[in-house]
Amino acid sequence: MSFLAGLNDAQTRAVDHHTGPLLVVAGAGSGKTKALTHRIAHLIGKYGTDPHQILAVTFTNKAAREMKDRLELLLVQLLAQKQLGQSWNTLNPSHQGQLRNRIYQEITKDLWIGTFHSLFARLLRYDIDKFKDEEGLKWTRQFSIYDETDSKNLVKEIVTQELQLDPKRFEPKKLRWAISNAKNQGLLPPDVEQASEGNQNKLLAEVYQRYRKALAANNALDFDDLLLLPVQLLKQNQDVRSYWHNRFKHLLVDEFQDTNRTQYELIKLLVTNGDEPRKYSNWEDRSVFVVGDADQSIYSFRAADFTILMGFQDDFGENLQKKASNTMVKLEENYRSTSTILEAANSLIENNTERIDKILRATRGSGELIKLTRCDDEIAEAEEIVHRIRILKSTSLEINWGDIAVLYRTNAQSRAIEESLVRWSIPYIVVGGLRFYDRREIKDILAYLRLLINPADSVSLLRVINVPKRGIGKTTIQRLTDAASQLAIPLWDVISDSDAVRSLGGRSAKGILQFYELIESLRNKVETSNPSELTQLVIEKSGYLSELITEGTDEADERRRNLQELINAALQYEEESEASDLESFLASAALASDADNKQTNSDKVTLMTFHSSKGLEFPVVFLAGMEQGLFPSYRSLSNPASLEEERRLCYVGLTRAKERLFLTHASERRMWGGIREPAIPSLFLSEIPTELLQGDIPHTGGISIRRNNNLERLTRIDREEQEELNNPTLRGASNAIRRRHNNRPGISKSWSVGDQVMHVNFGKGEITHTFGSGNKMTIAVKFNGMGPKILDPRLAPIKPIENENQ
DNA sequence: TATACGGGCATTTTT
DNA sequence: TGCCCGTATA
Repeated sequence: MSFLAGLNDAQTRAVDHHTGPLLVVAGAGSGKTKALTHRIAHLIGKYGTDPHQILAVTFTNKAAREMKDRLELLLVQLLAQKQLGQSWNTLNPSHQGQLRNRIYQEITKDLWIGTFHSLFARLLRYDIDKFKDEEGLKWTRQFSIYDETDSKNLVKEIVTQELQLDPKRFEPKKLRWAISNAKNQGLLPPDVEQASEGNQNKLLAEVYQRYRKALAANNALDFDDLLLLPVQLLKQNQDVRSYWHNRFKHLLVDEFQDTNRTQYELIKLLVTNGDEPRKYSNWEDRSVFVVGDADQSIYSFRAADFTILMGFQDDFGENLQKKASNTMVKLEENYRSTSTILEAANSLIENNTERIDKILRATRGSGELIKLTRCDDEIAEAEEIVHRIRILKSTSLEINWGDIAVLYRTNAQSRAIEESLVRWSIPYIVVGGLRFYDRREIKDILAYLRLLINPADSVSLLRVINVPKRGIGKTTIQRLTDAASQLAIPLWDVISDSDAVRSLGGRSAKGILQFYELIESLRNKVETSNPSELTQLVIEKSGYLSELITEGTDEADERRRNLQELINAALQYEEESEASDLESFLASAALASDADNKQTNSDKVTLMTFHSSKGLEFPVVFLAGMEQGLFPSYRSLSNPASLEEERRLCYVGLTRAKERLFLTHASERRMWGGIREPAIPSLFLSEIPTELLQGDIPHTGGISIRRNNNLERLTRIDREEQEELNNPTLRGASNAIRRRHNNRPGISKSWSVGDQVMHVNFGKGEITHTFGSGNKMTIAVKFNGMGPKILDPRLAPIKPIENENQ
């Protein structure tokens, strides 16, 4: 038995690649996970690589878990064959369990498989105390990991308290985003300041600097630091760098197209020990194996950069004796989808200019046509989807609820669909949205736990000091924090000074002393108890549980159930992982995503965003909300690069489907505040060849952003009408006739980009984009003091304002 | 110190 | 529309 059996030529070349760099360009559904798992098994089984020397990076925790599972299965099959001369399936279950446990103990336990964030958090737990920032900032192994909310609050505090600025003018959220962006590109505060002369950057650098200091004071890191600090550490400390370089001989990176600069820096540091990659030549016992598909790069908003993938061969190629073609393998055979679905995806993605040429070749039959439906509004759309689901379920016995996925651009779209599913009693789960670990009660308990191991963590301390209520109010807290900042010591040190606390007097002093004793007594148990026991202790001793019991409402009961679930999560963590200390459990909680919790075997319809669907596949897929301004999103319309990213996102959506694909769009959608926005079909729909579609083919033939040119518009309409008349079965000629009437000069005014308009409610505004043409035309208008609005010029209460200059 | 109320604002996408 | 945050009031 060999791990190369059952692979195609390209897959074999990838898996059998031993040392040196290799880029695997792997199209959707081309078996890249197979290539990755087989490669690891092959390295261990054939080349005798020590599992301890392998580092594999996946995009989600769930993918990591699955990879480990599949790998175990492969290895256990080999073991059964070698040792017992028997195939795995024929062994009895207890025997199977035994072998599996052996594989776990001897091999998979030692593998480092995980996301960039979890792997490098792990690395930091070993070596962070060897790091000292240029500013002298330091952290310890007990560091806390702050989530997005914690980070944002910290930035807010800096803006309002330290710098005394108006948070409306200097939005913490935007500043936090800018800092994150800088970190993901490997920039430090001085780099940001130098980036340009403007005051904007000066302020950003100032906030960034203070933020970093504040994190260090709390002995805390944000998500981005989990990547940036290791880069700094590996650059700074040669011993540390050499250690990890020698330790990890074989690196594998999945979803390489969504790697950012900082992550790439980490890979390079580990692989070449700090040498220039092009000049690096000690490849005899090591490899770097990256797998990705530039067409599926969908995370540039968090600084992912697919040009890293496109430049990989160039970066690593020069000094190799082998030809550059030996540093790339393309997997283009698709085993997932019908040829109809693939053709649609291929046609769509060809509209992008920045790509590595690659086409997915079908290995399956053509299957059914893609069904396209226009609906009146988002409620009708939801009903349509659920209606289709019910028909499918009742006519095809082989389809289970779990085979069906509904994908959409924004989380908010799930609501209407959920309501319809509930109405028809169809089981479903929503992936994404509110994470389990983001629930209030969970965050509270986790904050207690963080405080136990990291006393410097004032953010966590402040979160729980009066939860449940201990009579410690705002004024008292202000006094304590003032004292801490004046003395430049952690808040905890102020609280532990009982004399100082007593001087505060009365009620609040009592509360603080009580809190102090609670934390101290729990802290004494950290060494001797495991995470689940500690979680339970915190829930009980803090008074959190009794408060919920007293409350007795449905909501309180729900919270109690969630807390129970948290204890279960800790138990599960202890079972599954090698290191079961509290620090690691908290790290895994901080880095878990909602998608990680999704159970693959539950028989429920899955609802999620296009982004969350990456890497998954379903026999039946619905893509909802295929409308201009929603998907592609409004913000991408003015920027060609973002539009291409939206198109890639659409490509990802289409290629999730194995058998059947349904696309829906609404003619009107209630966005927020109950305002109904007219909606026109997505540009992407027009990029799918009509012969692959069935149903309400859009009239617009090709909506694109352009300056509104009358001549072009007219010729366009003529062509559309012609098509329409040639194809009466699909949508009847009456539309065309009606349109001709509506399109009389005088009724349909011409609107162009740059025109000034007056709106009854919003006031004066300027047209920034026009979409579509004729009576299907929509315009985007930017009004003073508010975001852009998409309006139907025939319905909206607007008047043109004559331009004085003309 | 805790709560109730109302104004203002929000929707991309996530480790 | 519903959620979050700040302010008024017991």
